[in-house]
Amino acid sequence: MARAATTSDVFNAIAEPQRREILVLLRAGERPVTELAQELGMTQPGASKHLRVLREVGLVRVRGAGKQRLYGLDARGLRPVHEWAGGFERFWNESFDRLDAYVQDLKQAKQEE
Amino acid sequence: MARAATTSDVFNAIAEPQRREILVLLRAGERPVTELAQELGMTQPGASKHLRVLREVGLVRVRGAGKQRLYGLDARGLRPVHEWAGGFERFWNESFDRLDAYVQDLKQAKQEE
DNA sequence: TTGACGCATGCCGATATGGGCATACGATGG
DNA sequence: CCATCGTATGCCCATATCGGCATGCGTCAA
Repeated sequence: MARAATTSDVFNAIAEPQRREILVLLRAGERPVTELAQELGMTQPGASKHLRVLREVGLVRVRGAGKQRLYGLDARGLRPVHEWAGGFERFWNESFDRLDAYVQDLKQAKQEE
Repeated sequence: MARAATTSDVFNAIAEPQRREILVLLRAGERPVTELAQELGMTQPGASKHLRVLREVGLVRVRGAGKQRLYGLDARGLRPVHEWAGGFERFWNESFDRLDAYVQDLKQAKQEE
């Protein structure tokens, strides 16, 4: 078994830096493929492929506008991600009682790995 | 070029469902590898490998406790994820003026793809 | 109809992944 | 010093990824 299909999971979809960039760009409004490709310095087929993935996980929507296809953001799928990460908020705000112990331990003990 | 190395990026590290589960489990406190493996129904080597990845992106810390190695959460690395996703909050709360248009468009136009 | 434009796909190659298995490694106990 | 327990690693396989390139397909203009 190789890595899970990127196409079935939002977490996987946004694991790709370029796809994250696409999403960010789309916050400014819809755009045709070619424009996205240019702005991100990738080839048109490259952009199309990433957009396909984003489309399949529902983070992006397409709208045919004549010869063009305008891609637009649908960020709702990012909410679960935000919430999941948020579930750890108290752990990074905490004084890290135990964590501090780890750190000290690591410092005085011989380096881990 | 294949997919970016999972080991260099938190987004990639948490793209794996099992790794996400490990993080969640660790919220309850430190645990030795074997215990994690059991609780998640995976083999010990499997757990070790996932923990390695999590360690390399700094989401987890190890502490040698005698014969055992206790893994503990260090959620600080999840903050960027939370913030990144949060950057889209207004888009999923918004009434989606333009998005609504897309949706209607999609419905009446022949199915996309 | 034909051509041009915009985009999606197919195919190939190099690479990295995750899982299974066996085994090497480090620390503890006798 | 040796056996044992708890883990980490190495190796192999099947698979999926991303990128590049060429090409197919749909829409619009002449």
